[in-house]
Amino acid sequence: MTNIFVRKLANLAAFSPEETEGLARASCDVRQIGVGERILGEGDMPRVAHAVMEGFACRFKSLPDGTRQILDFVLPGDLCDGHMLFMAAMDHNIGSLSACHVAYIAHADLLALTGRHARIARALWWSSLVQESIAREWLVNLGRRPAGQRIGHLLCELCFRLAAVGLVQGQEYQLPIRQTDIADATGLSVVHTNRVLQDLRRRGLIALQGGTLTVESLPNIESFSGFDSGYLHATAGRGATTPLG
Amino acid sequence: MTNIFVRKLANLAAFSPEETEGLARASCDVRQIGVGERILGEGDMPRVAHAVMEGFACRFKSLPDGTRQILDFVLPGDLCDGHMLFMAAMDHNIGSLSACHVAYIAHADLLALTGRHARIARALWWSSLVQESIAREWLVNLGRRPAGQRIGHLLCELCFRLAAVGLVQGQEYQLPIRQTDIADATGLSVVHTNRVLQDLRRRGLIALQGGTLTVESLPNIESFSGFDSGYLHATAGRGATTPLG
DNA sequence: CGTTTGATTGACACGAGTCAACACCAGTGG
DNA sequence: CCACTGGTGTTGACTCGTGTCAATCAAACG
Repeated sequence: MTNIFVRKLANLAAFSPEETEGLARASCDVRQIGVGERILGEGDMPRVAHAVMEGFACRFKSLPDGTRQILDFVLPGDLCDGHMLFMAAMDHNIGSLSACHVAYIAHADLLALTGRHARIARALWWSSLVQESIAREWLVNLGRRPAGQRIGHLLCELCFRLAAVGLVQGQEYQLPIRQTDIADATGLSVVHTNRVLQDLRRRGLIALQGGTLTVESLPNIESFSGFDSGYLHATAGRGATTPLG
Repeated sequence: MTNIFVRKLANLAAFSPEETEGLARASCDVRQIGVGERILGEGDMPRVAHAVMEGFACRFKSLPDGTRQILDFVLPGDLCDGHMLFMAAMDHNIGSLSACHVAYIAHADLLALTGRHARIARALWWSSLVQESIAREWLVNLGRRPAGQRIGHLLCELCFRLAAVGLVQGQEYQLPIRQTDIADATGLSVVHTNRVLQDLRRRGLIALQGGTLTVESLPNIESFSGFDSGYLHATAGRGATTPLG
């Protein structure tokens, strides 16, 4: 029984028992984080790597006028600072959107593992490629899709990413974030986000109540939103491409 | 006298003569590309690396409805596919916006250089970090800035990036792209882009004629656009932080 | 010269933002 | 046990930024 960080990486490479064991041992220092806390701030040069094990976090930048743009969601199993292994300062922030469990992984351990096990290095490499690919898809989302498709697309992405780590049960997943957060991720206002969500419900595409999001029909919301899961590069080898059913 | 690809990387690390020489030799196979041609397409697994030596190219994705979102400009000195050294397929396209000179660099040469010279590996690593940072800033741009600041911000970014490779003379630089391209990069319509550009001219922030962009006052347009060059990580060591004057 | 590509205008429609009020719920403390 | 609170979701009315459509203009070009 390994943790979710290991399970996520295991999607990207066929680890040996020793590799699995090494990753699990490196990520066993887990700490609790409250809602809305800062995990990493601009300018930080973290001395350990941070992996979210439970709850939702996000990358974000704040603007002088107080608005915030969320750049990516950091989901269970994701690293907050995969690239920071080598001397570099954060140019954005990481904050928790819900209560979180965060694993603190010593850089030395991670470097030792990547040095010794090419498969681990490759899995980390791959996951950073995926992260960049997600950023590019978000650019398309913000630049060229209207509000409804924008939010729909985001919800599809979360469905696939959460399914990859076993966090989708049947048709639903936990979405422990506020409408403000969806607004800040999609570049919309809260009010409009609220109306668009209602519209998506009225269309029978989703249900959203008490932090649980239900996907009524994945194909429907995918085609409505122009979502194509290819950019998530889920199959770094084998693996299913559809999260539901 | 080394080429612009080498000069750009030299901003990021203090190369020895041998390293400079190696990079220059690896990037000497330069080919001509016409306007609007595709350099790399989705799904490609390039067998060589591509560096733009002259002219403007861009990363982009096309949507089913025919619209296009530009994800990044590939300027002289930039690699099109820095990450593709290791087995991976392109998930977006690279196209030329103007006539270009593109260097074809054998993967083997580049790998040999990075293996032998840590400084080269670090410079390439750093430039890929910067590229990611640019993508994040673009997310802020598309998500949270109104049209005027959005375009202004883009023009500031181009000014700094071009200045870093010596392509800004005095107050001006060559901008060999169409308004359509600016529109596709900023998520606006061409018509509105045109009106916003006129507004920026009327405000005395820029002049734009015949492919030459003149920055009337860098501090003015920076503060107007909310631009802060920090995200470009220009100083991977030493180096000025302001491009003009 | 026609043709073409890109820049520019005007009129109009509509998506999305803003402001302000209200509803709902969980927690808290008197 | 109940008023009070703060956070979040929901509404309505109104404004405004941006998109769309269509026409015109200017420069480049064979």
